Amino acid sequence: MTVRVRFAPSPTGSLHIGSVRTTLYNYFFARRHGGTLVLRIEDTDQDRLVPGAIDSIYDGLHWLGLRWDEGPREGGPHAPYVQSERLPRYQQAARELVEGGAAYFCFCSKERLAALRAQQAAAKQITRYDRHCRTIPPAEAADRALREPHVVRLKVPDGGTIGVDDLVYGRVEWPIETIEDQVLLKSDGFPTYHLAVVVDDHVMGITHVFRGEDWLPSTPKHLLIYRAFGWEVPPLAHFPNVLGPDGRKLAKRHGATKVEQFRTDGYLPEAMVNYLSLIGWAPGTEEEVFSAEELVAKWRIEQVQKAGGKWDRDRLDWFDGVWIRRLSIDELLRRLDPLVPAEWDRALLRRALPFAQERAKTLVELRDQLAFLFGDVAYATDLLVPKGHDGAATADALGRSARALRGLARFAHDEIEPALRRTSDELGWKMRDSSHPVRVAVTGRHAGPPLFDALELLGRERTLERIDRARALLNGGGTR
RNA sequence: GGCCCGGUCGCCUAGCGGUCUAGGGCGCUUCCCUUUCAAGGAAGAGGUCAUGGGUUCGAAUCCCAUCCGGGCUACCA
Repeated sequence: MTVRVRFAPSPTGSLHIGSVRTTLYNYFFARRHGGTLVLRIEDTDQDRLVPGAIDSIYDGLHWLGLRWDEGPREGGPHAPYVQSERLPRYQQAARELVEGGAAYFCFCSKERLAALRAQQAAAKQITRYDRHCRTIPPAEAADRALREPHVVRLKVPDGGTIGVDDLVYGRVEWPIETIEDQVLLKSDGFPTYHLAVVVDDHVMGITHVFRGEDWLPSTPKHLLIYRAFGWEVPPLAHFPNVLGPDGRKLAKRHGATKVEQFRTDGYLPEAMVNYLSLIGWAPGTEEEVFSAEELVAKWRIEQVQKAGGKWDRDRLDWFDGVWIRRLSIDELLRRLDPLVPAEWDRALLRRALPFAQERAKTLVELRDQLAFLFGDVAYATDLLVPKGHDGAATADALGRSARALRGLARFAHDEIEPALRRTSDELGWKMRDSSHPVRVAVTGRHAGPPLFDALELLGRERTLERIDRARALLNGGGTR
């Protein structure tokens, strides 16, 4: 049997980190088994639609390097892949269930339902539908359904238990009495999630249903629906949630949770894929830096964790640094390009890149470290003064450095270094102290790329200008 | 409230009855390297494996209970 798996986001906002992790696992599984990957858009809740969400899903997934075989824009043998365009199928399915006696029309108003719930809650009872409409004779119900607003509910059997052998969680069972007569078709003619997934997974020939842990509690509803149709239940697996620092499901209030955000923050898709894969899965060996290709080869569902995993930004940062260092300079330049102002000279940027590559955790950091080459720098005057020295001495040191630099035959690393070392000796300062003010004057920061290379890249003229300006600052703002 | 799931260093995790005086990575500390910061190298702190009972010659690993945390409980997904 050929593997067919799907990922099924709802277009209710831009792509969330948690659904990316689930998507990744589906992707690894499909690729490893030479199977087919389906993208299905689950937009059965018309109230929660967010315009542009499908674009965002496509952008995010493409950016991460994921490819799939069937979907809304790719087409495929089971098109359409957007649930709102498949309404007749769900309606037909619901009708079959009603005709077969496995489901029934319900005419209860939302008000009655709300009142019922309130009453049950007040009496500390389980809040669930009281099956009020279940006793309406089918012929009468069918007749009323022609002109009254209604939903279709599943006839849930009375006793016993129902269970699955989840590929991650193992055997899980539920008492059937805890499950209410689930709404399958809403009064607006749209299916609920429960009906739509079951119908689509079956009709689209999905062989393995992999989804987030949140769905585990609704699984018995789905099992009952499969049973009502007389369909076989595919193997199911639920993946543990990605958690925020407080242990609750990762959400907006925890900070950035959208892939899009990480893209603009300068993270590499390689790092996102690598890091995300490791929340809830571990290879059992001690390596942990993996490309998507390696993950396809290594990922095993048996190794998926049951416990939720916390999102750890520091760890992501570390992975991002690792991946930044792995890129060639040309590739790095290519990745950086969209984050860098058009005016920045790409040739100079390329020359500078090797000096920043080892020092950045994100592309944005990389860009910021090199910004001094492309525009003016700003810093607090105090920053110029090294520990243990004062402003006047610093101004003097800067002056001597400038003089040494001015006299160089060639303004290049191999000449700059000895010149500045000589100045340092002359001053009787430690090299770290004498180079500090030059570094700040030129780059605006106390930390960054190696100084001699930084100066060479900036060029003599601008270097001297900036040193002069720093001296002026130290001497009280005037220019001497 | 009900149903379900989970619980190994701050975080991600290895571990599947003896090889565990519990291993690795992130983060943290210290040192080396060094023009800064990183990167790299070395060392270190940090876990009574939630707790309490069993089972067993032997338990992080099996069973039970408790506690704590989470998810779900909609004509949301």
